[in-house]
Amino acid sequence: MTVSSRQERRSPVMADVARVAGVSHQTVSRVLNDHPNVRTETRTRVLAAIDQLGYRRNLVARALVTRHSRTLGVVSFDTTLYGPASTVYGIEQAARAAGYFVSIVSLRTIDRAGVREALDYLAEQGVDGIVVVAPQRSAASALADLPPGVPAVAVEGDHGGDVSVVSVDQFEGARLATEHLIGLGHETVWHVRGPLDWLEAEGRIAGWRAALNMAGRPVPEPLPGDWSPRSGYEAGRLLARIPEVTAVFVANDQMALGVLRAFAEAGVDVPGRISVAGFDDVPESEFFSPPLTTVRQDFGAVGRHSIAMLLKQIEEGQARSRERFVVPPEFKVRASTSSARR
Amino acid sequence: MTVSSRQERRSPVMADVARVAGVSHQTVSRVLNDHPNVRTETRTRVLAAIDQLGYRRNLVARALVTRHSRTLGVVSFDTTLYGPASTVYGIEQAARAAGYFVSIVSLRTIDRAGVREALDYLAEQGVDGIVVVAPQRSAASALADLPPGVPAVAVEGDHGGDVSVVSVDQFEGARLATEHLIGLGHETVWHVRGPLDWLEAEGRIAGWRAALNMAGRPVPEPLPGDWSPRSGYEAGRLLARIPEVTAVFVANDQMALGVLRAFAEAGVDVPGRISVAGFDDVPESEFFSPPLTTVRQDFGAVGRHSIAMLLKQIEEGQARSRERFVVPPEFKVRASTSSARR
DNA sequence: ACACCCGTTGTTAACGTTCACAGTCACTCC
DNA sequence: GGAGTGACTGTGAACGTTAACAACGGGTGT
Repeated sequence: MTVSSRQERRSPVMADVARVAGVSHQTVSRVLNDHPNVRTETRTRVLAAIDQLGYRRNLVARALVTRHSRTLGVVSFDTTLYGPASTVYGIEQAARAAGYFVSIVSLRTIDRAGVREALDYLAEQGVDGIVVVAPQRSAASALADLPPGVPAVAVEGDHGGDVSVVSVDQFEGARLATEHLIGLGHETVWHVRGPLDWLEAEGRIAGWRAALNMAGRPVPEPLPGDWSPRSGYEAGRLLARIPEVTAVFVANDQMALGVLRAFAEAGVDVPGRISVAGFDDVPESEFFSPPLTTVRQDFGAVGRHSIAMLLKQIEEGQARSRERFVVPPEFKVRASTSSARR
Repeated sequence: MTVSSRQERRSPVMADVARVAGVSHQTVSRVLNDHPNVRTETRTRVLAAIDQLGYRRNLVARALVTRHSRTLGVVSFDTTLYGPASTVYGIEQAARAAGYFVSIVSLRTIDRAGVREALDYLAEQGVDGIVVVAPQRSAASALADLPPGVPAVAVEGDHGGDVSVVSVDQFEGARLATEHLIGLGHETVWHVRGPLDWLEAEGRIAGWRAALNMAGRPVPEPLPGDWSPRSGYEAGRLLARIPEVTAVFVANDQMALGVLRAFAEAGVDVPGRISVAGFDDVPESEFFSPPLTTVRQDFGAVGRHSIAMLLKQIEEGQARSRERFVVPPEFKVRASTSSARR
């Protein structure tokens, strides 16, 4: 009895297919890669052998020789939030449509060391390109750590670095919401902002402020928030106590929900006494009480454009470009805003 | 002038490091893999060379020879929903903590062909294991397509197949919610269900029904829903018109929001006239109007346990196991439920 | 009839790492 | 003083694929 009884049957490789089909492994390779110059009869024979053996090509070996893994790396933060989750989803869909895998690293904190480690990780894995969903300002320095030579695109984070950026026009969205409220006759518009480290929060503040300035209205001090419904709730409790408040632009829908809750508890009628507008248009906001006027961000478009940009860099072989693509926001009027009382 | 002016400097490989450090490539490998038998002086020399050249190891080449990619595949559906997004996040965190990459495929539809393609995709890529987030019944047949020999774990989908499963106890959660409402003195509890194809929807229906039967209460016909706030809204409009309704258990928080909205519009007081309980405990539900009594699912735990199970399979070399792990739900009482009016 | 080209196929050499094995050297032990 | 031991290091051969080139044969143009 032979000692080497190999019950553990190794999965078939190209050479096995070649043997069965009576051709060389190179011909098998050609069939697999749709090479033009293969006789139809040969091709069918090879395909039959592949089917018979249950052969699956080994993309690792292929990546080693071609130096392309057909995998893209994505670095993101807290993919539980609606915005990042939707963005990553859009990225994954677009990447797969283009025949790429997506390797995801979700960071819970956003320190530079963490980002650096994630990027190293992806670089070692040999990704063909990297998308960094970098909404925070502190991610800017981290972008400097991007491995040189690897194509990269930043999403939602225009830190003026030397990478291409795709983002939704935060400024414009905030301006639209604020002008809408001013247009309804409100003397001024208060603001519950996002965390200051976030570029999106910053852009929304800027757009809100610009709209007020343009209309020559006083600019109240923004109330702090951290995107969470709770922080919105706390801001709402404060706002409910200020008699002259008639309109509030909240930096995202989750906080707007908290504001609405605080107003409901305080007996403040929305939009009767105070109008409220949000940002994001999460699927729920249409069913808030009252349904929320808000700014819609097309995350799918962001994902598609970032992948398109990245693939362009990859295919053209240029390591890094400095393009900008801004996705316009869409304004949705619902029942939470109305004319100022007179 | 030489024609081959190689301005495109190839990234350094082990042999380059070896040359600079004056050792063999194998010694470099040993340093990189923390092999014990390397002289400290040699080690520092190698590390210095690595640093000097900016060398990064090529995990693709390593995977080819070791036959381990240290990558896990995840197949999921609609990662925009809170549940799947949180589960995938939990999986990613746990995997990375264990030193594994995660390659994600998000399907938008759930047909067998799509799942099969995704699994093939991952198998070719050479993942060490696969997690399938398979909440729908139609995913059951797809699980049969799992490439043989590849360790796999199913999440949220106990279809009695031959794979291990990790899930939250849906039955128990629904039972808790229903019993809570019965305990408050409600004659019976109505139910807005999820889509019938989802095992979670099924489990929640079963738990709700069991609690009613146990208490000897009549079992009303469940109202249909598809997880969306809109479907909850429509169910809510119906329920508001039925006078004997005093308590509703809604299969998820998003639909519960729609129900609350419909009740608000119809002037139905919650919980004064009707008590409402949900399922999921999304971050927003604490700030609904009123704050929602609901069942919390620990998605992080689900992710951790699924990865732990998968890694056990991988390390023990057994291709497939048939374990079950059930994460207990947690019941959260808030303001949307109260005693029945008498 | 000859050179030439093109479609088709095979042969050999990478790609960059780890594994198996074989050395070398300094000690120790009897 | 010779064999044995253990720490350290080097050499060659994989892993499974694609790229580069060579070779073959039948047609075409002159």
